[in-house]
Amino acid sequence: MKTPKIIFHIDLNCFFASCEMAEDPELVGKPIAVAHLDPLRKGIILSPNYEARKFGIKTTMLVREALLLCKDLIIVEPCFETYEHYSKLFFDYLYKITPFLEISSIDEGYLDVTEVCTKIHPLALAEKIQKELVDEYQLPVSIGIAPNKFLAKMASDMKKPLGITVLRKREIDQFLWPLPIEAMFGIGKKTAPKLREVGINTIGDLAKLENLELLKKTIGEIYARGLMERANGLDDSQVDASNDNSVASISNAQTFDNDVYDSETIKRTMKVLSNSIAFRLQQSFTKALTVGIQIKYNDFRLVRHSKGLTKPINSEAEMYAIAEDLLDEFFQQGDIIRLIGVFATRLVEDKQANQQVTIFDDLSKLEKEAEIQRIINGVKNAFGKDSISRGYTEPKPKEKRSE
DNA sequence: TCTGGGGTCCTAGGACCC
DNA sequence: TCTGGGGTCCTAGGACCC
Repeated sequence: MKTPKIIFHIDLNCFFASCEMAEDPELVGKPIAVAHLDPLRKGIILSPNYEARKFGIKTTMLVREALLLCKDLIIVEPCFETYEHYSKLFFDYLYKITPFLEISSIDEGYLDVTEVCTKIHPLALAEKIQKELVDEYQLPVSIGIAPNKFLAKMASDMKKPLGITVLRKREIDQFLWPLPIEAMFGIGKKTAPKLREVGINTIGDLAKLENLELLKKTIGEIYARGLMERANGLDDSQVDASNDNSVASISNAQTFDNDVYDSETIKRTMKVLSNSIAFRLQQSFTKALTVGIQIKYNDFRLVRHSKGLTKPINSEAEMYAIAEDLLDEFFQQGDIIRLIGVFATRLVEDKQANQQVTIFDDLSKLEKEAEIQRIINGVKNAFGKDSISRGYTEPKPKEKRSE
C-alpha cells in the first residue's frame, strides 16, 4: 500500500483587493473593490474585499449595483503589474517551503508537503505559512490540507478568509457530501442543471450514484467517471512541479462600447490587438504556430477561427495579416459584432531572441495599455466616418501611477 | 443582476496518410 | 476495385476556472 500524501492547496484571499490594501494601508478596514470604472460596459467588480462582501458585493457584479448596496464603497482601478509582483512574492515564498509546487493560477497553488511533514506537523506548517505571508507581505491565505489535490482544493474553499481546513478521506461523508453539486470544483453553470435534472443535488448524491449509464448519456463517459471518482474523494493526479512557466496561448480581446457593423472598424481594433500580442510574444521569447480571431456577436454567440502556420511568427504585421484574412473570410455583411479578439497559440520558443521592435516598445506597460485604450477610443470616435484610418497620433504624456 | 477578459482542457469531425 | 481501418494533425466549439 502506498503511503498517503499530504497535499496543501493554498489560495490567496480576494487577491487583487488584498494587494491594493498591502500597497495602501489607508484602505484596510474599509469596503473596497477592484473594478474598471468604465461606466458603459466594463464596469464590473473584479475583486471585493471582505468588508465589501459583508454588503453582499460579489465578483462580476456591476459597479453601479455594488454602489447601491454600499454607497461608501471605494473603487480601485486594477493594476495587473502590482498583482503579478505580489504573485511572484507569494510563489517565491512557497518555493522555499518545498520545490514540489504547482502554480495553478495567479493566486493559488498546490504543494506536496509529504516530505516536509516528516519533520513538522501539517497543521503547524500551515499555520506558519499563513502567519508569515501576512507578516511579510500582508497577504491572507486559506489552506486546504488533504491526501490529494481535489480534496485539498475543496478544503481550502471551506473556510475563508485565513482558514485552515483538514479534509481526511474518511470524513468526506461528513464535510464534502452535504455540499450542493454547484460547489464541486469542475462543475459549472452548464453541468450543474444537467445533474440536478437526473436527481443529483449534492456531491453525496453524485458519489453514491447507482445509475451511471444515465449520467454517461448526458455528460459523456469520461467526464461522468471522473466526477464520480472525485466525489468519492479519489484523485491520483500528481502535483506537477515542472512549472516551466510557459503559457499555451496568448490572447487579447476588446468589447466595443457600441455594436459594430463594419469590418473597417474591426480591422483597426485588430491591429491594436495584434500589436499587443506581438509585444507579449516577443517579451516571452516565443512565436506562434497558430493565429486566430474570436468574434462575439450581439447575441453573445462566440466563435473562433484560426489558421495553422508552417513557420512560427511573432511580429505585429504577420499576426495582423492573418487576422485580417480570417475576418475577410468569415465576416458577413449584416453581422453585428460586440467583441473582437485575436489569439496566438501553439507557441514555440523563439530561438533568435527578440530583435523586432514594435511601435510601443519605448513605452512602459501601463502607458502602453493607456495608449491602446486611447487608440480604441479613437477608433470609436471614427466610427461611422467612412474608412479613413487616422493612424497613430502623438501619445500624450500619461501620469504615472504611484508605486 | 442584460452579462469582462485571460486562460485551460477536452472532444468531434474532417483531411490526410499508410 | 467503390471500398477498410487506424493513426495523427488540425480546426471549431464547449465547458470550466480565476
